[in-house]
Amino acid sequence: MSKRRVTVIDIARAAGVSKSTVSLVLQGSSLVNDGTRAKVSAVMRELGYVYNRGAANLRQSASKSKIIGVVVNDLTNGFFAELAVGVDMVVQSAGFVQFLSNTSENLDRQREVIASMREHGISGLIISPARGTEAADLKPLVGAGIPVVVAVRNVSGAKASSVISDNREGVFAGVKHLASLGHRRIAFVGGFSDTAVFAERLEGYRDAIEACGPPLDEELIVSGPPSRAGGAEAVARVLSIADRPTAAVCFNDAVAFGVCDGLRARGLEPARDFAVVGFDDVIEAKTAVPALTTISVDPQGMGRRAAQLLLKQINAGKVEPEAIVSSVRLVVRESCGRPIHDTIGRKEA
Amino acid sequence: MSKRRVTVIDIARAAGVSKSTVSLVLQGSSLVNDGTRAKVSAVMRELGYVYNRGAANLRQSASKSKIIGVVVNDLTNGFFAELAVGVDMVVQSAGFVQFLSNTSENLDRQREVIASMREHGISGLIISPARGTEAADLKPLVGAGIPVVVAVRNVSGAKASSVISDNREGVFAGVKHLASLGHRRIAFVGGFSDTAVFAERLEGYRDAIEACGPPLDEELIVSGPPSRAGGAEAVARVLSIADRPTAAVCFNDAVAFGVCDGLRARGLEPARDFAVVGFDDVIEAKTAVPALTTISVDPQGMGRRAAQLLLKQINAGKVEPEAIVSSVRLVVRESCGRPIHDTIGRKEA
DNA sequence: AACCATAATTGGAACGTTCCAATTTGGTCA
DNA sequence: TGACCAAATTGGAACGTTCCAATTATGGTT
Repeated sequence: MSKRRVTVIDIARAAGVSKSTVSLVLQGSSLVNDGTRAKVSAVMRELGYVYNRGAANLRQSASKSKIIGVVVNDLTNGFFAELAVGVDMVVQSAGFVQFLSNTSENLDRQREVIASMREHGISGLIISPARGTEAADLKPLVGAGIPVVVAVRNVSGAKASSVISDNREGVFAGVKHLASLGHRRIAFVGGFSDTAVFAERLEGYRDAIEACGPPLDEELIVSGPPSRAGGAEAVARVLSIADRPTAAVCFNDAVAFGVCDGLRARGLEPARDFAVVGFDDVIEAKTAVPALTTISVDPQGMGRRAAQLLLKQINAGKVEPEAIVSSVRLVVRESCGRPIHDTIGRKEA
Repeated sequence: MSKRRVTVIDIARAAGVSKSTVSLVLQGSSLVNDGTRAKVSAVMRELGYVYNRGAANLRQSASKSKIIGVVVNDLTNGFFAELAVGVDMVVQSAGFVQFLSNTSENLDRQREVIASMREHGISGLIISPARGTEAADLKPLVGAGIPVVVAVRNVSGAKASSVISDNREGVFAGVKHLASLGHRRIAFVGGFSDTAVFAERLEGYRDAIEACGPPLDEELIVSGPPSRAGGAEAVARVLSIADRPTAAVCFNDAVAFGVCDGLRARGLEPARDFAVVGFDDVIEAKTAVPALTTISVDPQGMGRRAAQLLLKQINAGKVEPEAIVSSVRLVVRESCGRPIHDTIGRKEA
């Protein structure tokens, strides 16, 4: 077991050069003669040399660690897994490696994870923050000049870049779609009203309702947990509203599925009796029955963009916060059924 | 921007002790006086000290890097995402941090990723190998005495530990369930026949068929891509078999969903006209229509077990390969319908 | 032959920590 | 008092790399 690590000095000795030359080869410097380079490379292969990044980081500026931290609030959720995959794609091909951790929406864990990553000398961080994350949580990083990109959920007041989807525009499009099918009483269902994402989506709802004519009725805004169970529970309240709505735009797909559950539990068939629009376009949206009309946000693309932005900042050496809003797209499937006819009656298309 | 890093020496100077003492505090040594410890800790907080693990690793044995490598063949797949989450849970609470990378079933990428992790000095590796991974791919790690745990898919010949699910037993239970519902012609559908997992599941099929009576008919084994599309395509072949089968055990849930698609495309209703059993129990299995009867394997639990095993080996300092087979459980839902009646006829339960 | 520019190589210090062996401190005992 | 002990502290070498300044080799000009 006396297997000592093979170091740059061993290589130097075996190749008959100095350690400095070996180091230059390692860095692909053009200063070294081609013949020398070849010999050194050969010796490295032969002795099974493995580069010690830790030692290198000690000497170089910390931003060259080639480690990107990625923290995600819920990896179990397909949406965030896709995000991580998108990040990994660009990070890997840039020769970086990804430190990924899951916080499960736990702020304490998130703090620990960030601290740990700092100790390991990450050159940048991409974070989809846990609920309740504050600017102070990111402060140590940005204070140390480490680039940070916040994804999906914004953290107000943070001096960091962000990549979020166009929440306002997405819900706007969903409402307009419902309106074009003839719906006049459209509810907005699910989501915690104290989050930034909720505020943005609600803004889209308000703007669209205003733009489409029907008067805005605050009663039609029914908040609740952004989960399947939350949706099922919320729809009960929706159906008890006087002048009952005929359609709903949901906070996300999970809520939308819950709404469908709740409708069926009350003898109503989604699509036929009540139109439903989701948000996110999770994988199940396509295969559910009825297939869900929803707003597609391409999480993998967001991950890629976030990573590109981060790498740009790392290479630039200076942090110039930038906010990217990722465009979204309405995907029409089956959950809104066919156009409805109002009392005036109109020709079918 | 002249923000020099705060080092252990700065702390020492400010606290009026030597750097050695500070180091001892850092390591929670009992050698240092409580008063001293308190003062040093206070100064560290005050100056905003952050530990430099890179420097520490340089000095200590490599196995103390507190980094665990995790490589996964497809993070997009909920199964593997759950696995990674399970690993992260135990790894995090042991004070380690997780290097996670996605290979997308690409062997070259897998090699790169493993090499990169080695350079970073991981103290252990958990890998769900890409298709076609050979023992040689893991050799450098195990050769260097770095503990490796192979998960989900086995790599034959590798001198590494493994955590795989009980594939044989799972399919065995699925077939027996179908037989108990009265099915006599049961197909085995999907999966590439050159993989170890396929071989194990097929063995369960063979054993169960034998144990249950009906003669084994090789024609009923229909292999193919382990995906939804593969399942849809395979079911066509299944339905064209003379003396048509009435049920199928599928290689995994994706194939099972594909089989359902294919059945419907031919005017057959899954559950009612043809019984389907999956394998994996992915999240959608519960909510699909019909809800899928399948073999549950608890990927998160596997991840946890894999991580525990790895940590044990890291702490032990010696690699004593160990093979864990994770037990599985048949989850009966709706996709097998009700018992069928053979020509003899029998009383309903 | 002396000089210079360029290309290639090199020794040594530095990075921030840990660990070993050595030293200091303060108390106890003969 | 001096010898001894345990507890607490310490200086310096070491880890494997990079970087700087310095050196040597190579060939071309005057």
